[in-house]
Amino acid sequence: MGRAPCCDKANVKRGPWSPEEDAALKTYLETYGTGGNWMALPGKAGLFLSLSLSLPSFCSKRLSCNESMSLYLVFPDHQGLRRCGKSCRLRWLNYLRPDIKHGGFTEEEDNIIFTLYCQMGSRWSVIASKLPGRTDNDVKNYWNTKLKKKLWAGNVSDSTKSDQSSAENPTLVASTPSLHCVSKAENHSFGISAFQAQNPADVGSGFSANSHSLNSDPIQLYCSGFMDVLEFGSSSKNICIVSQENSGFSNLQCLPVSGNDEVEDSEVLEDFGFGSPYGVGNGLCFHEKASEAAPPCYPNLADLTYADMKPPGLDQSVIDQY
DNA sequence: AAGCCGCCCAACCGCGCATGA
DNA sequence: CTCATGCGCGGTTGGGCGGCT
Repeated sequence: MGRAPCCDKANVKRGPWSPEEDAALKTYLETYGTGGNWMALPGKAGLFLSLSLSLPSFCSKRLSCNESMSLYLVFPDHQGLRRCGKSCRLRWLNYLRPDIKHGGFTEEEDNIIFTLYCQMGSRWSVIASKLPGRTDNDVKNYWNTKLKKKLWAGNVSDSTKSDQSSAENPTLVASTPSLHCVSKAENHSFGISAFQAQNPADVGSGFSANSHSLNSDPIQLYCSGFMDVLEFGSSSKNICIVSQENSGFSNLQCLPVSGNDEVEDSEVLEDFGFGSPYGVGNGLCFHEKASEAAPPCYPNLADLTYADMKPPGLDQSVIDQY
């Protein structure tokens, strides 16, 4: 059995807001605030604005959404906000608030969004809270329509190169055109960034997805690629290397190393886990600048260190940096 | 000029959590 | 403690608009 709807859909208006409705909502909210009860707001706002009723005791009364709507039955001439309280809240938060910025995301904002997405995934409200004037809806839409594509464009160009690498070393390379794991013995010259697991036990054992389940989302590939692909040995330190050849972030190396940092022959790391877009292993310590692994369209990531990147669980102090 | 197509974004939907009775 | 209700969030939808043929 599903949850009952918050209000009677038949009695509320839906769809785009008219300028009159916007004005009514804005005027009411700027005058009285929400009163801590969005559900009661439409009916109250309508009475205050259309009928010029202002009763202090009524103002503080909590009403359900349907009670709020029933005010329209009591006052049939009332032409105020015949809207669901939830809809009013959304309209105010996403559009009418005075401090809202619309459109025109800056590159700096791009970087912040990208970085925070890597840290915490689609926590749009948290990401938006770090971007003054931006709403979660704005950020979400921007990500889905522009930013993702922007990054994808940077990734695709390098895929053929990776394919070639795969062909050269079929036993060591996972079956993905854009990411692969190789042993250090390949001796490639990468512009690399590396991170180490301080304690392999901290990393957890949940990184077991299959290469055939690779997510085509370039962001997930990028963000989770150097986090989820590893299977850490029980005694060795491990390094994952993300290369940045030319325009892409296509090559990923994962190699466990011995305690004295001497590289050993590594096992093939072909168990790729891209289930989580933000599956940063707990306890990972990032040493290098994120920019070294970042797609070139995000040069300002240089300002953000891997040490800033935290797993879900969300250390608030990290989020607060932005 | 008209029709089609794809993109963008405002708005909706439903779920999980918090809170109060 | 339980239940009902509201809030907040993330995912999804669909209408409008601009570009292309």
